[in-house]
Amino acid sequence: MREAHGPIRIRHVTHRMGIAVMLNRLFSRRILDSVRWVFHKDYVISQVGEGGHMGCLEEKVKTGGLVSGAHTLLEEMKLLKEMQDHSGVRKSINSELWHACAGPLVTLPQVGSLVYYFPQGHSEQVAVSTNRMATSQIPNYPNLPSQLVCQVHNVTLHADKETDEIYAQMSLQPLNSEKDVFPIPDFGLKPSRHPSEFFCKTLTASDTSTHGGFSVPRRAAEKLFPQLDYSMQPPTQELVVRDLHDNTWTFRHIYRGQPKRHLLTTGWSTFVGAKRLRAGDAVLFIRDEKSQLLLGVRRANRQQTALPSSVLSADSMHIGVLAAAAHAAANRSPFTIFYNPRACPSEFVVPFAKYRKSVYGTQLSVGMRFGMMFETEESGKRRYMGTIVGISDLDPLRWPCSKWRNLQVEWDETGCGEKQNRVSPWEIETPESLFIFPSLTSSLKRPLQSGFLGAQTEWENWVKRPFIRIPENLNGDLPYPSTSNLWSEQLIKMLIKPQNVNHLLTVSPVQDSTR
Amino acid sequence: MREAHGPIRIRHVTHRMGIAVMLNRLFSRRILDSVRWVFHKDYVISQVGEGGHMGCLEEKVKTGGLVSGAHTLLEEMKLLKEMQDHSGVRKSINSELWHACAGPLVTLPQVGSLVYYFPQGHSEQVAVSTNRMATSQIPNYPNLPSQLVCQVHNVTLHADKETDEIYAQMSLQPLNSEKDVFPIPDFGLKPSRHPSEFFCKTLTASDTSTHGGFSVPRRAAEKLFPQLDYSMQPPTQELVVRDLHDNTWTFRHIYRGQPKRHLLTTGWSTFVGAKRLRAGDAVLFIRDEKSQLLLGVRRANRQQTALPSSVLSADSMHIGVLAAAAHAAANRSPFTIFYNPRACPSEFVVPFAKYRKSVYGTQLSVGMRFGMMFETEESGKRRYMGTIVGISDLDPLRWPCSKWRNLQVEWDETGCGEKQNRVSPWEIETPESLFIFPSLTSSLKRPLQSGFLGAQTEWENWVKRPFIRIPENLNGDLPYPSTSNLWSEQLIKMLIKPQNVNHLLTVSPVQDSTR
DNA sequence: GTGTTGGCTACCTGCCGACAA
DNA sequence: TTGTCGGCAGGTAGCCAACAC
Repeated sequence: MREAHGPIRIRHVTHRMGIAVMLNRLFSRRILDSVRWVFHKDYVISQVGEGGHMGCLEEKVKTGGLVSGAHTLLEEMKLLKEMQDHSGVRKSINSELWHACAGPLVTLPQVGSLVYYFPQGHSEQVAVSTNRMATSQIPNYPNLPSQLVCQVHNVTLHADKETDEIYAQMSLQPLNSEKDVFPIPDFGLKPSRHPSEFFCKTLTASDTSTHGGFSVPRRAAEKLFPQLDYSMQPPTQELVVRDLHDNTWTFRHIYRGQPKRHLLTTGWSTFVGAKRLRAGDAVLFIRDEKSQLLLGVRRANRQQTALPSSVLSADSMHIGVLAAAAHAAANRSPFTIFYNPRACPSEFVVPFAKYRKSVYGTQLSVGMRFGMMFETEESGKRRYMGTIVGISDLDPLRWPCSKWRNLQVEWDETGCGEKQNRVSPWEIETPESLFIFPSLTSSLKRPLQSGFLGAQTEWENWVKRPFIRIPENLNGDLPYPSTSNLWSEQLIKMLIKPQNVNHLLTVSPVQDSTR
Repeated sequence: MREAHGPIRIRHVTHRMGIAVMLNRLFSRRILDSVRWVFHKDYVISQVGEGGHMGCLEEKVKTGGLVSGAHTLLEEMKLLKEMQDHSGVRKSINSELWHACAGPLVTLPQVGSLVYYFPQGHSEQVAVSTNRMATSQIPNYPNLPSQLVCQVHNVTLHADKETDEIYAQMSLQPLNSEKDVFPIPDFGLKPSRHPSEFFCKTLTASDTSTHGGFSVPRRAAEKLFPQLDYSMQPPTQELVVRDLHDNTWTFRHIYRGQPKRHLLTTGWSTFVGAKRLRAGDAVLFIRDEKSQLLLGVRRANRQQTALPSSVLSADSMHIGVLAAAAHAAANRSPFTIFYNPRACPSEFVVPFAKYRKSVYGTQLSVGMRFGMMFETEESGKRRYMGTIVGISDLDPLRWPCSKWRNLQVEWDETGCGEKQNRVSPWEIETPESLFIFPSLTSSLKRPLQSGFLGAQTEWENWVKRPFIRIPENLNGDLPYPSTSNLWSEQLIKMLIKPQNVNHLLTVSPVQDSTR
């Protein structure tokens, strides 16, 4: 694996392959030793024909070349990023709009931060998308652990051109020890932020029929749309709105009828037709920092019938996911994944601190009460309560001792049949976690600027912090009214069964048993 | 790998997983020794919940169980097939319609026959579909040869629900030697047959506009549609036609205008809208054995812009393809692939005899003239002529000594810029192959009924056959007029450059150097 | 023989307030 | 506050033959 050290000169890079290849080499070799790799600056971007020259770069890298102009790795990476941006292949998607579509519970990891990656969860996403579970045709990867500590090298936001379905692409770099952590500059991707100026409406039959327009909820119109000139008869304006792909849509916004109401008329049906919206689908509007209106689409679950790709069999997809991770883990080279928040049953890239806290910071046991957040109909959050009824491996043969969905649970409310009866430790809130780590979400949003060591210190601070804080503002960013005002005493009462109070009070600083 | 032998009792099989799992186990273990596996007949089909019991079958198989009722493997496989058919998950697609959509040059291998599988070609299909070549992030699979002899275990025809794009799913079983060949009963899938009652028309602007209907070419209407009652004023009838998904469409067929012509009016625009057809796309009609009308769609190339899947990164897809094949090859277990004839640059599952003949039966050299079939605009065949200008590895690093596209060629006609400048030996016709193997297509259609040994014998017969036949009827099944009447002398003159005549006449029986 | 166009309905799209939940 | 409906224009879908090429 180790190759001759020395400066590298890269001349021929395909426009498309270039960045991935170079990053790949950068990271896979950087880790092995701390040599500073030097690249030649004046990349020659050229398109090679026919795919027949796949080995060229490889060859050049192996043979090495001259150096003129020394740059640090960081500078080189910035250059690469510029290449990427100027290539114009894809415009970046508005982050707030993406998050609005993703829903209030979805946060993406920061570039440079550490995460746990769960192949099992990734495989589940494939299973949902292809409608086929992993079968026994899929080989075991004995060297692939059930979780992989990775550093996040890249996160890009995407939306399907056809359906507007949102997803994220991430490049993950498996790590073996803290020495592997590399300070990655923030290339400008902002932390996950959920927009505050936001509304979401599930479309009615009238909204989607050809008979009329769109009935705008009064609050939404008053909060988001530019103020109408009510001296007009009737008050009217033209709204120009952009979607995820930066297409513009113009709607006539009018305030009329008896009683008066806000409507979108001209232009609306074109939009509905183009996006193929049906009653039950939802549209959402947000206002960005420049006060421009953006809109997104969330399709009803029924439409996510997950057309099986005609490209790859479901088996090959499962294998692809596992083999890619296994190869990356063995070589400590980065690999690329897609994360589909709305299709995926639960996130399989978990922030480092969130995982550690849940696994080492809490004593979970059968009978314990917990709470867990779910998204409501209209894109709000709601907490459901339940009890842990078992702790066991989800798949003891393939993934023994995995924490992935190792908690069997029962929900308090009936009619939670559609909810998972297995959850992962980091998904739930327990009395302990609430006391010790009052404000999980806001902590996690802080970027891990100084890398692994910093994180470790921070983590230990949290764990060993001797005092107990009462949680505040766990409602998150959404301005929506929710049940979260019953936080503090009332919630904690719900969480604590009498027999557990004792246990709660005797909670002791937890030892980190991994090292 | 080897596990305890003995009868197996299977009780819990998910409706979906069951067949794949069982076939997997059947084949992966059958090869290792010739024990006859016995299954219990009264399968209990039950749906397991949540995917949490993936290991159940595995466990049961390992521990073994009681036996009541002994069946041969063949009988069990028939039973499995019945289960599959009665499951009603998907109706089988009409084979002739599928082949009509696939085009005249596409043939699928017979179930039970032997083929060469080329991972390189499969990877190319992925590259085309995802618009991304394989990058260096993709590991090498040193144990995966560039071609794999496989037995075909299953072939099913499919069509994308959204686009009607056709593709085939095949299950391939890698073989090590002829002893591995297993007589597989023909479960009723007919050999590839291209329909004779067929027409195909590229849609004009008028055909797809909202202004009118569809103008039916006279010959097509007279050959395919039920005869009109020309005593009516005007002659009219209602056509009921089925598409690939077995949806029915009704069109009003009328013969009117001045001059008189055949038109489809009422119902046509609904069809165009539903399939989202545009000028340049093609529709095709066939009449099946019951004289029922069927219709299919072929989209213009421009529309095959291959939307990148939001499920899996292109890298993971490439890895998935290679890892699946590598794993199957190592374990001699079956694996599943999708073959997209119209997206794919060339077929990567090549009939055994076709490959052997081209590689061992012909002396290819630089400067040699050859012919190669291409599909014409209107779904006919046409031969293009060219010259071999080089023989070299397409990808010497990853796939050294592969025959895949190892011929560099130049085409006689200018304006063949879009044609590949590399082809594989089995794709071309050379003077030798024409003399020795006059009627390639019809030979290949004969199923390899007696397996490997039979094939081998047949193959040797062909190779050693001492006489020369003049090729006849290479036009194929299509009733279309084509250039193929210039077969025999004229073609052979085209193929032979003067300096090659000598070579041609001295062609000697070729030794099979592989064993 | 067939692609496009102008002419001519008939229907459907889409804006409006009424009405009711 | 907002979902659906009847009423009513006006635009377009869609059938026809005329007219190229």
